Order: sequence, then C-alpha cells, then structure tokens
Amino acid sequence: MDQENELIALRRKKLDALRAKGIEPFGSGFEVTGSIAEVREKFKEGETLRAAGRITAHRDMGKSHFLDLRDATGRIQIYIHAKEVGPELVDLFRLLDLGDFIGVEGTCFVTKSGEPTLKVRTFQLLAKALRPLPEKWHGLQDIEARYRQRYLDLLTNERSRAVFEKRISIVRETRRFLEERGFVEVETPILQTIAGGAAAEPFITHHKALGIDLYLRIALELYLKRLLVGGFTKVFEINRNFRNEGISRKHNPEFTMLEAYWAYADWEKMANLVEELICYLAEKICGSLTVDHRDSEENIIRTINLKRPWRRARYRDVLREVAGKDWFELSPEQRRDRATNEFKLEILPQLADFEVTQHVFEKLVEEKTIDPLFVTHCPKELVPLAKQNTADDSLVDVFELIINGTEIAPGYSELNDPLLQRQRLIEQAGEERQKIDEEFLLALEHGMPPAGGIGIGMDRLTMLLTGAESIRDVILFPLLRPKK
RNA sequence: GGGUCGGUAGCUCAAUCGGUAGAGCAGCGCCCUUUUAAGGCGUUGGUUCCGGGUUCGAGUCCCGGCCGACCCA
Repeated sequence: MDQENELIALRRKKLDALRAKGIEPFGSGFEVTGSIAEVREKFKEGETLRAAGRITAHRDMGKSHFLDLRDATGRIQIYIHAKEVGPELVDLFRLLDLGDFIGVEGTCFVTKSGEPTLKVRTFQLLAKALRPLPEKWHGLQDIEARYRQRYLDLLTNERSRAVFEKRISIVRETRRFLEERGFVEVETPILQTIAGGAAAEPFITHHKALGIDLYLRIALELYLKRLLVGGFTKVFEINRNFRNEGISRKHNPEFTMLEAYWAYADWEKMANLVEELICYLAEKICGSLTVDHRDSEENIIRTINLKRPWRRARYRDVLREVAGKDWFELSPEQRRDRATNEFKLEILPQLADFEVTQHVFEKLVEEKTIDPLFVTHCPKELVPLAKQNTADDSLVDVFELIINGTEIAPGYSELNDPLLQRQRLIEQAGEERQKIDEEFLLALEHGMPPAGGIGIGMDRLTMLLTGAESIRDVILFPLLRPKK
C-alpha cells in the first residue's frame, strides 16, 4: 500500500532473521502469572513470575539491558544480562523492537533505585510489530490520526484510555442499576420497515431476498412500547441508533441510546429514576457528585454540581425568566422581533411561532444551563408521543433534562390512547402518510398500560461524566470521511 | 452547505521578510554491569497533503482540490 520506509524495511529484515533462526515471530499462547498489574501485586524478591506485553522502552547499558513491558493494566521493568542468559538469547534480544509483544519468565528483584524488576530467564516473541509506535513522551497528538487509528491513541494516551474505561463502566453500571430495579433488557429490531419514534432522517438499506428497502432505526421507542402491550412492565434497551444527519461535536451518525419504559409510572417517577441513575453513575465513575471538566493542561474549566434535589421548572416559567415576564402575552410578531433584535438570534422566516419560542429556549436556557434542570410541562407541538396534561391540553406531561448546556434525557408520561396517538402521528407526518407505523397503532389498540418512559443518549452522558468536549472522544471509532 | 484555522521525517514540533528544509524522540553504529523521558559520541531518514500559478527562487504568496478541527446553518 504505502511506500515502505526504512524503519519498516529494517523491522522486516529482523523478522526474516528471526525466522532464519527458527523462531516464529508470531507466537501462539503464552502462560502468564497474570496481567502486569497482577504480576506487580504478586511480586516478591526471588520468586519466578511470567508476564506478557509490549516492549515500550529499551535502555541499553552495554552488557545489560532494561526494558519496559506494558499491557493495559500497567508496566513492569525487565532486565536482561549476557552473563545470566547466555549470548544466544542476547543475540535474539537484538532482533526485538519497541512495540513487539513478548512473554518473559523471570526472577523478581529490586534495583538500586527501588524499581521492581524481572530478571529474564527465558523469553518468547509473541508478535513482531512491523511499524514503529508513536513516540513515548508526547503520544499520538494528531487529532485525525487518533480517530482513524484509535488503537494508537489508546496505546499512547493515558487520558483517552481512561475515558473509554469510564464509558464501559457507565454502560455496565447503567445496566446494573436498571436490573436491580426490576427492569429487563431486551433487543428489538435495528432493521425496520418504517423508522419511527423520532423525527430524524434514517439510513436506508436493502434486503435482497425480500426485495424491500429497510431503514436503520432512529429510536427504540415503538418496539419497546409493543412490549408493554405484550405484558412486560419494566423494559429497557441500550444499543445503537442511526440518524442520517450532520456530524458535529454533539452528533455522530450512529450513537448509543438507552430507553426504558415502566408500566403504571409517569413522567415524575421517571424524572426521579433519571436523577437517581445519574447520581449513582457519578458516584461510581467519578467518585463524587461534583464533576470537574478539565482542559488538556488539567485546569478545571467547569464544575457541574449534581447534588440532589435537581431543579424542576415549567417550560413557560424558565422562558419568562430569560425572555421577559410578558413573553407569552406578546403577539407572534412581537416575539419574533424581540428574539431577533433584543436577543440577537437568527430567526428564519419559515419558523412557526412555537419554534421561535423553542429557539429562544435552546439558546437562552439550554445552552446556558450547567447544573441539572428538569424542564417540565412542554408544549405538545414539541413532543408528539407524550400524554397531554389533564389541566391544560396544550401541554404534555414530559420533562427535558438539561445538564452542561446539553439535552441529556427526555422523559414522558407515554401516550396510550390509540386514537389520539393516530391523530398526532398524522399531524407529525404531514404529507408523508407512509411514515405512520400502522403496526404500532394496531398494538396500541389492543391496550397499552399507562407508562413512564425515558431516553438517555449514552454518548452525551459519557461526555458529561468524563468532561469530553466532543462526542468523537467518547466513541471508539467515530465516522470520518475516508481518506483519498 | 458557509466561515475561520490547520496538514513539514515513523512520532512530537521548528523554519524570520520568499533565499541551502532543521531539532528532540524513535532508528542505525560505537562506549558504558542497576538504568528508568538513562547518558556520551557519531549517523541515516523529506512527494513540506495533492494539482496548478506567480517568481531568478515557494514549506512560505495566489487559485483549485483532498482530509481534519472549531464556529455557524
């Protein structure tokens, strides 16, 4: 593929030299005492231990050599000396490079400077690296390369590895939290004949045998609700959704969503559940309910206070706080005027009146809210799948949880009136009637218990808890345009 | 889609006003029997993202393209 430079050529020569000596440079298994962290724990002077990992440093002292052996759990120094292992083994050692995987058996000893070290008795080459790894001190800095070759990023940037370890914990602990409360995890179709449950552009694909186009799901909702009809009372799913839309700091075309539905609960119960979940995660993952976000120099750039109770406020009330007490008494033209001239927002002429208000909400409330805020009693136009408020049917019984300037989780009292649901879906679909999921409506007509539902974008939740500034920093392999 | 910024050795980065493309790490050679960002001496390595243009001369200026980051839509 790419032209071979001399570093690679040299490593290939070493590979050939190893083969000529009868050594297979890509070994199979190697019995280890444990991970390198475990080896360090079991370390006792005089003991013989076995460890495997990559060579990440080589300090050549002439007759003796010190190397660092590293795996995901840590680093241990190994020592080799001609007198101890004989000249043949030392010759083999000369054919090793930084980045190679080796397994060693050695005796524990502590150096003058107090470093626990394995004195090599035998070693085995497990895999030769034909390309050099990024430099040890700065790691891989090139942002694009860190996304395209994430393995190098993980290998050389401690902070990146830590973010992904936290992400793994967040997903695991979310499952544990929900399971402890009696929720069961289910799997529903990713390939769907109608991509419903949200207003978003789907990816389209094709099934050959059936001869039909299919969509990748944009939400989990409509299938999880079918399960409520089917008798499940507490269900959730954590898995990938796909939206065929722009890519930004907060958007990747595929992202991981949690949705949970709880029969006989309502939006307020769901708000409590989310509050408990996120506090549980913060304590597990960050060890605290105050989460610091830091820049690359480790300076704190913001602190998010997750201590309960979280503020709850009505949509109209938070708007009045930022847009003026009289906001809802103004005419649509006056609102438009104030948004444009006073708040300096760009209001496109085709926006409906409620969208003007929503735009003000996004810019003046959402983007400026750092500590958790539940916005409740939203206008129904914004949320077609939620139950209407009994006291005011222009509102729906939902919350929108905002933390760190970002929408983290919506929660609803789910609409279970099939006739009203049909009407809402028709209004939402407009001309595109074929987008209405009749199979879902059919299910609702058989009776769905009242239920509370939530959705949490796990990527954004991870950003919140790790301080990542871009969604690409919490997705192992974010989508990038292919090179060339 | 628009704007701004960026792409130089395997990696991290320099390069003044347009005037011989450099350093550190890695590599290679030599020295050193407990070093740890080991050290010392020497040394190899370049399609400066790609393609045009201006110029005696372009990493640098201009135009187009590719990829990325940030902001906006």
